[in-house]
Amino acid sequence: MNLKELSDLLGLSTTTVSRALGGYPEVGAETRRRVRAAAAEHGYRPNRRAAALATGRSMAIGHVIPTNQGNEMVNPVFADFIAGAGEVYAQAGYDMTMSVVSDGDEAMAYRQLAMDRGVDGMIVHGPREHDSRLDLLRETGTPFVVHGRFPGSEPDYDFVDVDNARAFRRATDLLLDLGHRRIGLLNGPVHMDFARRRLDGFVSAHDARGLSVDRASIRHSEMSEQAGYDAARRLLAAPRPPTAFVVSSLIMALGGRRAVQDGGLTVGRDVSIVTHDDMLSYLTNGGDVPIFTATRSSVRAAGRRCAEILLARVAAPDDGPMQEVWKSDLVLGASTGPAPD
Amino acid sequence: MNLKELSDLLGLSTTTVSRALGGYPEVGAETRRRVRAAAAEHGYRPNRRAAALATGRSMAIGHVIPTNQGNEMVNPVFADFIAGAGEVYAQAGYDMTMSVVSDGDEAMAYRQLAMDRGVDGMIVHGPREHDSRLDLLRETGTPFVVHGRFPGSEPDYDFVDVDNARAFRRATDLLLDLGHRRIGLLNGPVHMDFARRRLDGFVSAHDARGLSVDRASIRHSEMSEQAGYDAARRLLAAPRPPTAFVVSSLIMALGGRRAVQDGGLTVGRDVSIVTHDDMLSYLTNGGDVPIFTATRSSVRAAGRRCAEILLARVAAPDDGPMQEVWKSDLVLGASTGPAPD
DNA sequence: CCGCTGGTCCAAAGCGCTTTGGGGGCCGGG
DNA sequence: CCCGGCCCCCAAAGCGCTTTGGACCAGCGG
Repeated sequence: MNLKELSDLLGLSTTTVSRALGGYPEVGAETRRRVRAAAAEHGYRPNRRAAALATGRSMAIGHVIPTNQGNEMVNPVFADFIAGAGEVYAQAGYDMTMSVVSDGDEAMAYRQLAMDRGVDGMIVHGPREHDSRLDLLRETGTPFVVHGRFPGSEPDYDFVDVDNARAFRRATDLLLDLGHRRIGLLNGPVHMDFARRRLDGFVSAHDARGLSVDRASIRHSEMSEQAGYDAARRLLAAPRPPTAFVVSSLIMALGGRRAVQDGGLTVGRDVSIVTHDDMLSYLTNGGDVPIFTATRSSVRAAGRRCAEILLARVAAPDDGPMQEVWKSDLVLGASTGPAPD
Repeated sequence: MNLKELSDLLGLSTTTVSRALGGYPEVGAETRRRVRAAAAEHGYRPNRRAAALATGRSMAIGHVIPTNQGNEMVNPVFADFIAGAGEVYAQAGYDMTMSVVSDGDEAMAYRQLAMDRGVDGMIVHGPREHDSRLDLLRETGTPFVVHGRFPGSEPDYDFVDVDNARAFRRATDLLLDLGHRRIGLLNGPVHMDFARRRLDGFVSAHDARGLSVDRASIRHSEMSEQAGYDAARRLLAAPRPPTAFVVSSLIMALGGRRAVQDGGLTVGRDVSIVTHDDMLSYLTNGGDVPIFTATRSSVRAAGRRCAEILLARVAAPDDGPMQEVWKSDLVLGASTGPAPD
């Protein structure tokens, strides 16, 4: 059933039917009623592709996820993010178009989605150093919003980010207050912007107290359980092992905890752990009492907010930049305690 | 730059240019070369939406993910699955269109994607009891492939599934062989087809030895860490607690392990655990020696295969059903040992 | 020399929708 | 009585691409 058929059926022009359905004022009340009824009865729904072609708006938002054998982007965090964003899209009648590409083809994927596939906007995930995507997107003129921030100069684009530096500074401060002096940092890949900012926070907390940080106790890796385990394990094997860890994700922290336990030590007594917690739905940080002391910020909420901003941007391309930096909570859990003597 | 402009530039008709780019034989070699060169130079890429309208094929595959406050579908397993499927789509020039909807609107989302958004096919996730989606999709005539199987009669549709019953029967057999007689089952939601089959495998292993299973030791829940913890905790608090667990996902198993440890017990000695492992990229089951003894099957590979089958189905709608039941491996890890006396 | 067959290329007709630019009634004011 | 306005509605022109149905021009066999 298409517009033409429905119109013929009603003895009306396609113009009128289209307008009646679209809610335009140029159509009589009674006519509109009839049209709506007929559409419902015959299950008519306008063909989106055709509408997209006619209007130039495709009612879809693009996400591209790079993937490369155990890559850190196709990850639980990402899943929760798109769950949040997807809710907003669905409510606004938008689709979500995802392109999964291997790392090298990423730029091409952005170009393709923005150009030929005709999404109306894009979300940029995981900004990092030397990231060509910013220029790329500006070049194509596609509206976009960044989850996170590109490193470097003052951003003039839309973004939603967590105050990573502050979060990790506070986390580190807590451990320092508890008397810990050898603290390991289990961070994400160093080229990722968020990891860099967290590192800065970690370092600045030390600096503020005139303490030096041992570069060897800083590990950058993929944010998997195994990587967390390996990194923690290695640090714990050092002659003067850390008495505490600051960790970049709950999953890594699980690995860290496993390493601690494997060493016959107890988390929260022998070794303290503070982790960042993205509040993933299927991997919560315990029940009433959090397992881990954690800096906390919902990535799903971030997904929602990014989507909202993007849709607003699509509607008003020339408004000033919409930028949000979220403060994360620092919640106390069972994984931290005073430094052992 | 659109087709018309490019054609004018070349002094050719749009027909010829379109065909040259499409690789059709009706165009001279030299002309084709010129066209290709010009297209590359000016960065011309055909507008997908227009092409979709013209051909009737939209070059997109639909996935719908239901979501409902801490739902089990927007989960890490799902992330890995679409990573696998996405690779295949990308290579074949397909897009992935995702619709995130709250549980109630699921049927509508399928209908919409299949009808107006014009995807060429759909993947069905998480088949369950009383699932209306099968009829729905048949009704719309959209090609689809199921990840898993619908409960009930002999399937006549395309699907890729793991032999869940066999996997859990073997897992249970292993524990029984080790002398365990009180085994807890930490399973997914009971209405999910895979959970039902796993339960069957668990029970049949007991039946085959003339052992009865204590229904109280069977827990069905969401497959989160916390749910795993809670369920295991409760079972361990019973007067005659289980000496072993069969668990439906690695994430749940992590919760289970936490519960065991919280009880002052040691995994692999006091309490054995066998879990299903979906081989998620960021949550691997340890390094050389698996942490958990596990039934193992890559969900990412399943995603790839589902996508391949779906694309084949789209190309040949009338071929016989393509159905695969994968045998999962049973790998020995450090989480199992003989039953304590 | 002619009709035929291939090889190239083109004009034009869609695909299904939105939207511009009117076109008839009908009413009220001059 | 006439004309301008207002309401409703319609015809038709795209949106950018694919694809059908030729057209034109060799080249070739008869």
